[in-house]
Amino acid sequence: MNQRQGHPLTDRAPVARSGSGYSAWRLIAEELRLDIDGGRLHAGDRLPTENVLAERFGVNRHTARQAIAALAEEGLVESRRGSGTFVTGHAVRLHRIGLRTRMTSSLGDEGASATIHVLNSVVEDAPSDVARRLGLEFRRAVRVETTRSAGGQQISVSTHWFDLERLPDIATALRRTGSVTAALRASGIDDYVRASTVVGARHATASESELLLLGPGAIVLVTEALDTLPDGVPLQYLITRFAAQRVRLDIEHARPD
Amino acid sequence: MNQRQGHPLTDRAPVARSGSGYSAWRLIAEELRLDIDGGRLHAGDRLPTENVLAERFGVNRHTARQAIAALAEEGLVESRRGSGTFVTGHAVRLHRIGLRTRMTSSLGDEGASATIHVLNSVVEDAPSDVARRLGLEFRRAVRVETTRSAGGQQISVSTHWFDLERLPDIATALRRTGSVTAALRASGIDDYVRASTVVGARHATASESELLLLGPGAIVLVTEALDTLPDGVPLQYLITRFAAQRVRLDIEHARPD
DNA sequence: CGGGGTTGTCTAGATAAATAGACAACTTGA
DNA sequence: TCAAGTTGTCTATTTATCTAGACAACCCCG
Repeated sequence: MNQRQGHPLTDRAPVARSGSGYSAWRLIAEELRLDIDGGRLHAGDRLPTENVLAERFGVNRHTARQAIAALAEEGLVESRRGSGTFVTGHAVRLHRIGLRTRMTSSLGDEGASATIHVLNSVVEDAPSDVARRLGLEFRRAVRVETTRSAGGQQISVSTHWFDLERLPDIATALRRTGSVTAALRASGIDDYVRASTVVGARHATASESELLLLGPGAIVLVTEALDTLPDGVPLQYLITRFAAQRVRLDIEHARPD
Repeated sequence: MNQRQGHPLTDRAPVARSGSGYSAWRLIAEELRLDIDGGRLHAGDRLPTENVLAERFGVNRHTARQAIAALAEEGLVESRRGSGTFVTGHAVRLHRIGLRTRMTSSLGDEGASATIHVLNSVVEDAPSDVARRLGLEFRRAVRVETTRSAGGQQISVSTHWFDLERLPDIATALRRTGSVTAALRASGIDDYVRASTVVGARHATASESELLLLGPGAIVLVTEALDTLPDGVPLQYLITRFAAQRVRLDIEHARPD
């Protein structure tokens, strides 16, 4: 995801230290994760030895070990006594975002296995900004919380809002079908398009970390999106939090033809 | 950027603790930043008192104070003895990404003031993946590092690659014009389009934190993009790191007409 | 079959972060 | 003016993190 000047694994500046609010081993772990996610270290590659890492980052070997232990707990690397620490693999999924973004079919080759699970649904007065975007007259909306997993990994957590008058039974349809597209079709809507998407990033909250099986302080990619009918009538407002360490958003631009 | 169940500022779960690699005050600071960035706390609003925050997060008052001090150092809040701590303001910019993404004109209303500064430029053998995307035959490429600021704030850091044969003088043109669009026009290219954009997020490296004036451990939004001629011939490969706390990416979808 | 190099584990000590309590300085509203 | 409530500052103590060194267990190659 990033280039680095100079040789991939050398010339590393010592970690920022003391007073940052981040422990040394955490910062080292994140740096190593960069090398793995960024493709400078591939599955099967051996990491630098603990002594080399300790010297490079200017810390004790035990501190470097703790960084490796954190990555090992995530399943990103595997240590073998006597021989070294190796990258086990990294599954970064591409989530496609475009005019016809679909939750269950956008995860690349393995997309077929993506499934949606409904956590809960409530009828409520939508927050004012949501009501405005959905064009709600009386603010009554159905809010549904869902999670999505693929290939045994938690991918994202979403909050959906639908117009209660237009789609009173959307929650049960979502539960039954496990798909937004199918649930909308069951409500008589055969096609819809993505009107707008805004992307941000921040640290995960405690509950998001729990749902997505992330370590504390992990990063989430946050998208806020509006789906509409082809004629522009708002259907669904949607906030999705993706586990940034597992997902990249692949933005589809219309072709110039 | 996120909704929270229940009342905006109550029902907060205690911070994840001890062993996470994140100090308590850092996690609290990030939670408070969420309330500000997310619009639950507006400029001029008073934060809960230090005692309330300490109790809510299950920490000592001194720890809560340290979180506030971190936000104050960023200029996000301001403490006044005897009266409280107040939100000074938060400027989140929208960076538009679409078919005709332009670096100097995409920052919303205030976009006109965005300026690009060239840090350095070198001629090098492009990394293999970059060479492949640019369709380089002999891998020789011009790499340019730039920063972009707007309204007195650092917005992003970018790494550009151009085909050396096609655009030998792009670096000097960039320096002179301060704009990719203008530099390309000076090279006889009047129009270009965005072919692909991939978005991720991760912690900032030490050098990125320095260039973007971020605290250690801040988050960057990372986009990898390819610009081409309207007929699809690759022009520029581009990796941009945005300060996530100041920028949201606004994705433009083609209209269904 | 060595022997150098690697990870795993233990002990001990030094440094940093968080807790605990107290009180001063200041603001606000009754 | 006064009292309650707020932030600022200080000291002391406890807890967590990092450092330091040593050695065992194990792998791999010559």
